[in-house]
Amino acid sequence: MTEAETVTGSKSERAYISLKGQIADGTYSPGYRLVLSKIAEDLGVSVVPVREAIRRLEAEGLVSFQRNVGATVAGIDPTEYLYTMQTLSIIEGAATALSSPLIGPEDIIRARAINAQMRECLQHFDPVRFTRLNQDFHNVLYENCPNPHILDLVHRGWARLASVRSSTFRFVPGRARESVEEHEELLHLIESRADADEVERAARLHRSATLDAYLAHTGTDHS
Amino acid sequence: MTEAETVTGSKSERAYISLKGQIADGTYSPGYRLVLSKIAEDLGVSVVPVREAIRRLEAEGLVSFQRNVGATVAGIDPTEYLYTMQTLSIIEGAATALSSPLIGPEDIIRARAINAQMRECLQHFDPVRFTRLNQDFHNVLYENCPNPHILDLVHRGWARLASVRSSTFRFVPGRARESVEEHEELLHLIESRADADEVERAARLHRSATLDAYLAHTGTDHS
DNA sequence: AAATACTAAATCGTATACGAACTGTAGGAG
DNA sequence: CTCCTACAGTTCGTATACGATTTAGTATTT
Repeated sequence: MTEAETVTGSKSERAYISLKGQIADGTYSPGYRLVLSKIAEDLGVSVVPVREAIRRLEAEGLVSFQRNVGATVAGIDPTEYLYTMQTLSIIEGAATALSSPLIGPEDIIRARAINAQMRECLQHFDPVRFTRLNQDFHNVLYENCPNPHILDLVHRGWARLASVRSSTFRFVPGRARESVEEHEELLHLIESRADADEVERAARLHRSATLDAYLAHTGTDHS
Repeated sequence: MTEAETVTGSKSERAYISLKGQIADGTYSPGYRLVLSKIAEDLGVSVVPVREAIRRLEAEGLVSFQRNVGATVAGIDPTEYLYTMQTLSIIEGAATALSSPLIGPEDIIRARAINAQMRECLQHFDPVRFTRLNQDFHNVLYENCPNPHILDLVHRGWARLASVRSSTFRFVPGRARESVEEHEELLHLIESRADADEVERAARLHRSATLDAYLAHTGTDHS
């Protein structure tokens, strides 16, 4: 140890974090063959910790694994994508509904500020920032969620989509405008202490509509 | 190799299955300290595959892990239990709703048969079989679920509760009777091709009511 | 030319060994 | 009596080595 690198966590932990990040940022895109020995070498560790990391990622659905063959970054075909988004809309709807009674005025203010920035992105046409802000907006609504499992499922769902988001998930201009309006409506509902069921329905529909718009835009057939 | 044991899967796979089973059937109850070397010896393998198995179980939330300390079967305190059941009611509601359009007459017949058996269990007071049948009943409703992620989440949720179910999850006599009636109502809804939202609401309420009854019965305060 | 059998390279799977970190206990100082 | 320190035992963490399996390429046969 030449330097006292205060790196927290074990090597398998770091391998896990690193791989997850590289999958998320597109370094390893879907279908990429994850060769244990190669990754181990890249990370400067041996293969055992890498195997563990991959097992965890497998359990999370981020990589698929085949005995004696190897691991590949889990691809997302259109059907997979549809199912994941559908699941996410359900989970996010629930997360928003559960959080809504706990959302305070200051949270609303933060959310409105984010939404305002999203409006600006529409004018300056900045899809990348728009997508980021959209994520932030919903995070504000979730962060008060009292049920940690729900929150965990939301994050896992997005982690699963992380790799595909950067490459194929583009916002649909027309839909983006609608989306911002729906955000306002959602905030109104929450502010007025609407029924949890109503909030849930609105939040879920908001996500579903985005998905539908995306599908229509890309021409995928949505049965 | 004295005998040609045609065991499918790798040793880590078997360790995973085995551990999961032993957690589910109560051999390892919550809080149990999972010592790698001991488990490895019990299973007749070395520690490396056991570590992998435990990593996977950790990612599924069945065991909790602490660096350089060890793994223990994830305990379920009342709060944890509440959150898990709440999550399950949401997921199961969605699963039922998504499946409902695809449930055919023969499925309905099977479900009715199971429900009839549940009625018998009420008369002969057989809580264990009742609980099993209840699971079967809902499985019939799910098995047509077109979204594999939702189905996966249902199974994971139950796996998480598996250990606690056998020891503390007892049916509440009064509630059990109600539950059977609600099953009939649920089948009616599905048969009459009710709106998916309506089915979802009914299925979710069914689960929530069971949880509430359980909480009231055990005296836990449910805010 | 197509199909099959064989060989070699690549890669995974796991046992073993050793080092690192944590835990609990015994002994001594205050 | 309490607190701190030293030490030993336990258990985890990972590197390495070697066997097992798959894959791909080549040669041979029909």
